[in-house]
Amino acid sequence: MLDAIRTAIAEAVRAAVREKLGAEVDRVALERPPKASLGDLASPVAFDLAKSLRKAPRAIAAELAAAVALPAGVREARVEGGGYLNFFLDRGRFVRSLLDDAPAPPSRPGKVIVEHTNINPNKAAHIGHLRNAVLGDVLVRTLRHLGHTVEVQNYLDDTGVQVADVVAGLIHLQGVRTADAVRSAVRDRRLPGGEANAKGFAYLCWDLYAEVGRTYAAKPESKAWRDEVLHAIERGDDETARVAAAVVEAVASSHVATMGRLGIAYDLLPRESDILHKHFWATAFEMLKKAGAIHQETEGKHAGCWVLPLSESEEFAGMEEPDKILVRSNGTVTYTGKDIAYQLWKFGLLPIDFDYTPFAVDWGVGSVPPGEIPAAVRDHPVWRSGHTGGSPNAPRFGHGSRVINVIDVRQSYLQKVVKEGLRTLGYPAEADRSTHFSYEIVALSPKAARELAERFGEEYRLSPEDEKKPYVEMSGRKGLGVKADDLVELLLERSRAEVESRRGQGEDAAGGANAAGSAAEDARAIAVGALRYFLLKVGRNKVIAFDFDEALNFEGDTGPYLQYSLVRAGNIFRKLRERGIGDAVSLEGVGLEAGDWTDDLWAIALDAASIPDAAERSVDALEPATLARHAFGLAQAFNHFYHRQPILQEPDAAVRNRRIAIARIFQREMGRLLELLGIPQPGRM
RNA sequence: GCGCCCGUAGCUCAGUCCGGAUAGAGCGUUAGCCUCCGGAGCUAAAGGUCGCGCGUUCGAAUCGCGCCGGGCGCACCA
Repeated sequence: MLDAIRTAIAEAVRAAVREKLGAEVDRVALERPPKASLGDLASPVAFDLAKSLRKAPRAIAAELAAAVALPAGVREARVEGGGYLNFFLDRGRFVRSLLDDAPAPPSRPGKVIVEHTNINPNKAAHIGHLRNAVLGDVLVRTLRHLGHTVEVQNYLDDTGVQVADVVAGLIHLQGVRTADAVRSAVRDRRLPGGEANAKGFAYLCWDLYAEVGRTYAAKPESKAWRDEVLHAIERGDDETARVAAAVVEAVASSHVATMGRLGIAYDLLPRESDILHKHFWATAFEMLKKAGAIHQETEGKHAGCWVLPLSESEEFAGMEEPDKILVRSNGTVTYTGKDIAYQLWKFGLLPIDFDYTPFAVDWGVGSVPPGEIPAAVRDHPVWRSGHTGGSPNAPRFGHGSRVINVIDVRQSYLQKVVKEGLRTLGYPAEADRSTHFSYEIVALSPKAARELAERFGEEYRLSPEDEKKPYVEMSGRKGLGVKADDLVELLLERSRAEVESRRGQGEDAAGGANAAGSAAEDARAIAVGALRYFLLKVGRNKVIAFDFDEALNFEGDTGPYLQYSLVRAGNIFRKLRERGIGDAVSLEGVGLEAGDWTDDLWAIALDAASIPDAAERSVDALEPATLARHAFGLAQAFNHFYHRQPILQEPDAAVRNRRIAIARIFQREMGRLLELLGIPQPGRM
């Protein structure tokens, strides 16, 4: 709608420039003027032409304003400022067309594979993992909204050192030596030697992992545990391997539940062990050798290694050591090698595939109450990879036409190597369609760490040198970080308290008997909304120095502010029905002249109409924050309108109906926007 | 050393891709607004060498070059 008008105006301006001035312009930029009184769309085209035509911008703009053929829906073209050519839309006509729901965008060919979350399955998730998952999830929602088919993968590194370390700790520090013993610990929420932790097994592992780190430092000989476990996992045939599998099963479930309570769902959990057992790497290795993409070094410090030369690539020019080792001199494959194989599989370039089995999520394994998982997530089937006996009913996974990997900025170099690996192998098109969605980390300010120590215990106390830094990285190894479920619970405490205090005072004031949803459900919606918006509102390249007060704030530029605006719109329609005025939207005979639509009303219509544009831009730039900011602006416009233009008290039916129309448009479009952001809508606030 | 990111109001950030109108929010501070769709809200005030310098341009927070400060990468770790 808005898009069509923009295109038409640009065309008209181009034509006017050609006919009236005999000049050509390649791109007609149309921006939003700073104030509504200056118009709806502004073109600075006269400035561009001023030099070549040797005329004042204002004079050029005046000529164009007189000459330009106004497209349908545009009321006027006028000169503003120092030479802007500004366009005023036909407000009545525009609003009327907005009331008709726009058709869903056509579905697009191909499949986008988005990989996100990817938490090592050896401990509870922290708030940095939350940023990854929320960014990935909004990208997925937006892509789907725009008509793309999307497959969400959450990769499980079940054979890495992190899992090995926790397994070593279970065996050597806790005496948990069998898979059955692991399952008992999962069920009892306690390890044999220790106290129970109501938050569950992943929380126990969080502490255990830190303890293993301390043990390695204190007793160097204990470091041999890791290699023993790694070898056992690799062979995959003894009890240690089964212990590891049981750990991964339980921790992965708790991660899915933690993300699930935030509305995040997955289609497939590919496991690194299956990449090994299914010989993905061996196959990719042969392909790389056959293509001459890699070679074995015979001398120098890399003697015996298979390396991927990258000195040819522009991206890596100037690097001291532009070769990447994929196979170590002892014959084992590096992480990068496995990642290249995985990436090849995602594009359907490997001649082999996983087996697939449904992943039975144990929703109650962690600290998430079952009722907190939204039905849409709980009902969403999750599959995992396997290497034997797959289900015949499994969907077709992989075979993506585009791949987006949501991974923090510290892995940029590795992601580049993977991409160049595809190119060198002879798949330049796939390399171009491999995208690293990079984002900055969530760190702890010294202040947040101090609060953490006060809230959760002295083991979070920073060292004196860390105290001096602007912020410190969270570290699973040190056990330093804010756990995701802990933060959600703090948010829930706050939102429950708010909801209760509000309901206590004036139960009938706004709620009414038919208000949808329970207080508990509303509190959950508010907590989730606050958390998601907190992680989404800043640009992805910005380090978030975590602050409890900020994260727990519900006022101002926050998720609850957005939710509140929508709840208010809902209240208006409910009251209209209650008072018998009716909430039907009708613009029959209400006056659609420009003057009838005040700037307050108009701002909402324009903002709502630009949501598709914001969605498109947020995907193109891989920047969900633009969508979040757009939502905030729209909510602000609505709250402004709400205070100045009452609906129920308005005696003039025509005026009232115009306001109702705007409120309806806001309700529908803001609802849609919050859906894209994954921010739930409370029934009442 | 090389590469990437960040630097805008006391604090946290938009705006930088694609140069344009008086650089905007939120928090905090100060002063107001509930007989009226619930104040998780609204109105207003104070608060800015857009890190610094040079350049390009009619015009620079935005583009280029050079600095300064901070963070992160550049493993036979993942």
